Amino acid sequence: MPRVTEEHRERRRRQILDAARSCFARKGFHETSLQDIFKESGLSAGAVYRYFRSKDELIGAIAARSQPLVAALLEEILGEEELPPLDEIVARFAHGVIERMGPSGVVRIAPQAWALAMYNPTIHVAIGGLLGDVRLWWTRVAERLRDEGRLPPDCDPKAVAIVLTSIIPGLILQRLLLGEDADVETTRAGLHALLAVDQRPVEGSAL
Amino acid sequence: MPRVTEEHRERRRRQILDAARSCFARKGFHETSLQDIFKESGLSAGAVYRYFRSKDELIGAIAARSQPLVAALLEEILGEEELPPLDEIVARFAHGVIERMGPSGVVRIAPQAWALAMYNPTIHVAIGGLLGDVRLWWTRVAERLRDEGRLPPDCDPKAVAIVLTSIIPGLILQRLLLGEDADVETTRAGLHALLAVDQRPVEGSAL
Amino acid sequence: MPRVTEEHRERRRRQILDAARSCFARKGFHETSLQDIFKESGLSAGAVYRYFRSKDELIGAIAARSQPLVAALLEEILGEEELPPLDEIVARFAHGVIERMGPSGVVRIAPQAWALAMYNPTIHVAIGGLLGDVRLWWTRVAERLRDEGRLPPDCDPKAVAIVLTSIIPGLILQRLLLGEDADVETTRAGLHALLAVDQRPVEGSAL
Amino acid sequence: MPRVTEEHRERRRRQILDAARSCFARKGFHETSLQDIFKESGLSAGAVYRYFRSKDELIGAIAARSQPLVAALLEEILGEEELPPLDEIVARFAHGVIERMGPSGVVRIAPQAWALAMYNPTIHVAIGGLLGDVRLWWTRVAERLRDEGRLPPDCDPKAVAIVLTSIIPGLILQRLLLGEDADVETTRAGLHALLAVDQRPVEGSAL
DNA sequence: CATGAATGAGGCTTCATTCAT
DNA sequence: GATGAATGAAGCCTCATTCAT
Repeated sequence: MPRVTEEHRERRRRQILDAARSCFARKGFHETSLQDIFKESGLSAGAVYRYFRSKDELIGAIAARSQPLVAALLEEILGEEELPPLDEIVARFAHGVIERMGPSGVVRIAPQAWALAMYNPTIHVAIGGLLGDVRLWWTRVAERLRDEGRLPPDCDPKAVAIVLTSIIPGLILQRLLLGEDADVETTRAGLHALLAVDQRPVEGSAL
Repeated sequence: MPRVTEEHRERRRRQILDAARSCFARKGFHETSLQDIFKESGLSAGAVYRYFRSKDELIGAIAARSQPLVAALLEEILGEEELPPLDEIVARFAHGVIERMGPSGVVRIAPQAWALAMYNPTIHVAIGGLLGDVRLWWTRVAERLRDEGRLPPDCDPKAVAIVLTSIIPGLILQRLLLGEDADVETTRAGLHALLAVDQRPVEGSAL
Repeated sequence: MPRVTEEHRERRRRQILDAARSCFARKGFHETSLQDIFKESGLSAGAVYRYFRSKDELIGAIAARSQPLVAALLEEILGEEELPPLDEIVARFAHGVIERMGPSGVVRIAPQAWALAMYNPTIHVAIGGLLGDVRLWWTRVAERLRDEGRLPPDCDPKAVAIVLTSIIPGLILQRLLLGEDADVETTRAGLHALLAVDQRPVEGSAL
Repeated sequence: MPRVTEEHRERRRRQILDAARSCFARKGFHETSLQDIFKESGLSAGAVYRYFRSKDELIGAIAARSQPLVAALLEEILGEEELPPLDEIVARFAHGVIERMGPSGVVRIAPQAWALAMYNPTIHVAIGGLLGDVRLWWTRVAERLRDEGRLPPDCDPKAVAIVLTSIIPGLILQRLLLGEDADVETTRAGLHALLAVDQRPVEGSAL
């Protein structure tokens, strides 16, 4: 009985989270009422409240759910012995996010979560953690690149990571607001061109 | 009287918009009630409604306001004859956004606006336009870089622009969610290191 | 100067009342805001308030305005020596109300006023007075008809008046809700047929 | 459970409608706030909104409710084989409306509904339908009277119906605005006197 | 476990009215 | 006399949440 119950509970949780994610992707957090989620999930208010104590907790659970997905993705990308070229790494990451996580609506939810994270501690922890993990991962990548001599030996891996971490959110934003011109291949090509840039010496920054 | 009145109206508009921006930066769009804005602006409901017909219109006006600011910034950056190095351009842009627009709270509002733009047509136009302008500007920059031989002659300027356009939003996000480690100088340094990356040939992408 | 001023005041009053009547006929009392009337009249809030101390007073003034119109109409109808046939009297009354007062929108305002009269003392006085006058007039008509032998000598003129008083409001209602089938000629014909009705003796009412 | 629930829902609907009708009769549609209805019904805002989606819908439901009542009344009046005298028919109708429907407040609501019907499509349909039904019924009555030789063979039943349809609304109005002098018996007497009127020939209408 | 009716605080907005200019 | 910006109470309605069944 405990096993059955536990399975049942888990199935219910998923059922609710899927419904919520779908609503959130379609209408946004704030325009989605719990009534919408009740309807979408086919469950009653009481049932949903048995599994999640508030709307915030529901949002938090959805936000939290992408952490393992992203973690798995990151691990997978670096699974190989040798580090692929940087544009390839970014492309794989983008591909994972857009092609694999995208269809479930997570990508559409991302900007909602970023916005909410600024004022909601729970979401802040979830999203900040996710972004922090990604940046840490890029820092490790930068270190390896530096150690392999593919980045200047005196470079700051964290600084490099900050730039690289920017790309995926920026790409998501462009896809959602400007359309799907901003795709994985284009990003790779753009990055590839950039990495070959002729960095001419400058004698003094204007800043 | 007409002139005075017009000035007065304009002052009121600003007064309301400043109050709203301040509230939105502090609490976010959705947690800010109109009552908050009435209080912050020192005006009554009716007075605010004389200038803006709804909360949405107020948000839209604030979103629309950053377009000229950003346009001016972009124009200013490229004022000089010769194109500065790319990391310098990015740094100037980031500096303008963070140091000049930041204090008024616009930067904190940005993610709210990105999120809202996905479901609110008016905001979509405003924010999409802004982001589109920026990308177009980067496209022009990329063309010049290519023409000056600082990017590969066969590169796609738009692809480059997509990557470069990503950086500022990604940076904003990191600042807001992970803290001010992600600053202008670090970004410049990271980008500088990247642009010198040793792009080793790869015999086949995994994608 | 006093003369000029008085004329001016009177012109303003009319200007406001006409605008108000027009709005009320178009949208109803409650859906018409004072702002609507300011716009329609081309005057400012302050100007209107100089002439009428409240929306209610404005409505009251409009209601009061029809009293002399109706009084004149009634007097005119009975101007002749001999009383016309009853269906003719009703037809003239209906004609006066619908054709002469109708175009200004008064007829469309009537049901609004009836409704308001039930809860607003000022309007109650105005509309009740009007309806009472009409009924009193019909009572006089019934008395004359009885005295001329065209109604049974033992009939109650007031009872007759109550029935006759009903016809015009009922006609207005039908015109407004069911359309203009209910016109003056049809009413006259219907009444004419009824007045010739074969009143067969009944031995006991079911009431 | 289903049966119980359905009954429960129906009871709630009635509870709300009764409360609303009572408020509306007391204060009129516009002076009655939803808060008044919540208080009168003993329910909360949310509860009322579960059953009626807006104040308009509530008003519409009340308006719609009188249609079957009136229909039943009309059917009942003509239940017998032979047509009673016309004044008797009118008296029965008036009696039904005033004595049976009156106490619930419907009669006091009628003028409100007439006024609203002019600008509110839903109410227009409800009230227009009601009035149209009544007029149609009177048309049938007039046809029978004509066929029985109690109205001129060449008369227009619809014209007769228009006059007869006027009486009840006109009576309601007089009761509400001038007091209860205008009662069923007086109306019957007045009509009785009228139907015996000496319709003297006229050589030309003044219209 | 599940249901769904009920709660009620609080949000956005309107509009009659006032008053400094 | 006239203007029209400003006021602020009050209205309608939504929705996260609770709880009796």
